[in-house]
Amino acid sequence: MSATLKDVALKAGVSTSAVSRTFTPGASVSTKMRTRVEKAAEELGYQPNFLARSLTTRRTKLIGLVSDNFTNPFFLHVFDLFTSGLQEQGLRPLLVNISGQHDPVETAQMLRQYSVDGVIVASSTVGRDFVDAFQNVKIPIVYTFSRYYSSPEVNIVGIDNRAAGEYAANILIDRGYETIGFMGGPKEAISTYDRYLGFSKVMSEHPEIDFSYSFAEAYSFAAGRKEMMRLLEGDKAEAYFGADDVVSIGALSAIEAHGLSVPDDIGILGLNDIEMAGWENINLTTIRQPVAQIVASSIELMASLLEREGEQYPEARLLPSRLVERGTLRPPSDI
Amino acid sequence: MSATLKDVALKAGVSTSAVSRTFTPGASVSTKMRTRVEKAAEELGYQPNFLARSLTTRRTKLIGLVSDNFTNPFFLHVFDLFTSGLQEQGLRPLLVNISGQHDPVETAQMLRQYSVDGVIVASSTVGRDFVDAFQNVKIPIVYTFSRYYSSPEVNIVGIDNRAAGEYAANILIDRGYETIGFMGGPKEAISTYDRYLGFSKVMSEHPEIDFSYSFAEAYSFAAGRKEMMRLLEGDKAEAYFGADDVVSIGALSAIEAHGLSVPDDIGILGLNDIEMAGWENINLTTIRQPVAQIVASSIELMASLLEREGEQYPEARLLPSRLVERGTLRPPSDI
DNA sequence: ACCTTTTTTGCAACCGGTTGCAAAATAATT
DNA sequence: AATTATTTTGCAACCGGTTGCAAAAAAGGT
Repeated sequence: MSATLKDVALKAGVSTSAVSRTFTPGASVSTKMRTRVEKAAEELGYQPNFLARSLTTRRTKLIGLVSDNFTNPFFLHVFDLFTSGLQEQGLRPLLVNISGQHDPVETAQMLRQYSVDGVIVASSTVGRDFVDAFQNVKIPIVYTFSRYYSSPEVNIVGIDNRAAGEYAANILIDRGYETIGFMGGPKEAISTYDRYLGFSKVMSEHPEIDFSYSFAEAYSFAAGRKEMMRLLEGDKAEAYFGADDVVSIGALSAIEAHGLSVPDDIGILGLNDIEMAGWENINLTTIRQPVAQIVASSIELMASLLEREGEQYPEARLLPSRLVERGTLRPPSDI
Repeated sequence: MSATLKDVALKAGVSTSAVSRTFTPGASVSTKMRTRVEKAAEELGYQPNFLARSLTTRRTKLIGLVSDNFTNPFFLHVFDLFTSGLQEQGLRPLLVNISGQHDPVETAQMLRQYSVDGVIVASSTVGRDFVDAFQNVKIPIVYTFSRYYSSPEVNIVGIDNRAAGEYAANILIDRGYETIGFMGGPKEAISTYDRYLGFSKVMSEHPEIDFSYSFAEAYSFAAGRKEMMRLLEGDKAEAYFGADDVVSIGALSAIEAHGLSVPDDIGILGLNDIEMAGWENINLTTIRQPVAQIVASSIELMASLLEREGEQYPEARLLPSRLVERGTLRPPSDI
């Protein structure tokens, strides 16, 4: 097998501690010793074993990256940013897929068994039971792309979904739409729920507007399409807040299939601003989540948690979302 | 910190070996001992430390999952299947993102430092230098979604890209197209290159057909659109083999922007059959890669490599791809 | 009840490293 | 040159487990 500490020590004729110190940044070694050890290590192709080291240092640099969202292309981008960002910090993402039915407790135990230094949960739909299970094992956790308003004591990074819901509602009202619908993702999703909360609050302040709401079965194209198909059978609204881009794009397809045109016959407002929303054959007006910022901030927060050994109070970092004007909503009615 | 072997042994009043054995499947322990230990473990909330264990067993159950493709939604599906499939086998994917410029040697060393049991490379564009670097550290490797015809001694699972290129060419010829174009992904991509090889081979056997080819800059919507825009400025062909769905969908958008209709004015054939290809507003005729099979077979192959401790000769598992008829190609010309 | 065979258990060494502590070596001071 | 302060090094214990081996216990045979 590959060379170990002992092999190097033997070859260099020094103690194992010396070798260990050469590979430990900031340890006390003379330059003479260092070059000597390095030479032997070089010749043997020695690389310290990170996991053996972790036994004493109690740092594996492994970060559990757990998600249940492997269908929404938005999350591919999220994974891209997370993995490259973590790698830059010398951290290693252990990807955990909890879609399908997984036991929260088992997942938490698994992460403990692998001694991950921390856990980042990247999902807008992960259930409360997972939050609780993770809370029990004492590992630093950061939740992203989700938001419990009735928050347990956890770290959160993301947009303020409730505020985004309010923002969306005001946008549609400003455009002069008089019948407005909220078309959410799955009812169980926290993100959708919070967006609904904000949206309906504003609507309740505007009794003159005919407000309705419904939920797609999943954060997917097919579900969005299906739900919009259903809506178009009945009294359709003038505009819908799709609450997610993929769902909205599915809805657009349904509208097209009905021979209706956007934004003349019906307006659609998405949320996320995935790459596809900008494709010229889609051109979805949407509210952008600052994904890169959210991810960067999450990693930064995780790094500081690791530093301070969990001494820190949990915090919520909420970032602003903003409208990206494209072609699926009519312009603001000028007063 | 959390309970260790020793704590449990102490509490149960037995040796540490006994405790270790209760948690080692197939070890010799009496039922009396087992229940006694389990009770103590239960009370202390003990879970064996996987990494410490790996020190002696030489198995971490970590699998490096390395990819450089974080923009093509096709790969989100691939990651979904890989992560859940690996988890089912009790294996843990350490996700490594090598997009951006990463040093192959460093990446290989990193994987060795984390003592991964094996590496799965999921990418159609990963360079030969990575293949070589991984080859040097003695870790079982499986390459998926890629294919070197001038193959080094490595394990490969995927479709036969050259055969798929031939298949595509024959499909277009059967439809009676007389000017045909190959529009590949990036020139550097192995997959695109092999597809081109097969495609052009068939074309060279049909001198009556006006054959041309070009390459998009990346496996992305924007690149496909841009390339098709460029092609439409000149003497466009009657049909194109897009060599990737996302690229093809980009091309469709360019065609639409030019006011041309599909399949009447121009035919497009994709490859992959990503979910989006089936969306009713896209409806792309495409050649399907059997993704689920490829992933399952890769995992199975990896599992058997781990079993046999690398005694196995490298093998190539090539799976069949097949046409999915939709709306972007005209029907076969009946003779 | 006694001897033999089989199963269960504990001891102690080991996996590949790190680290507190004291001894040894080097540098600084007088 | 002798004394003191500082840096470097090795010893040995430890991180949390596993495992070969021999002793102890249990089971089987007569």
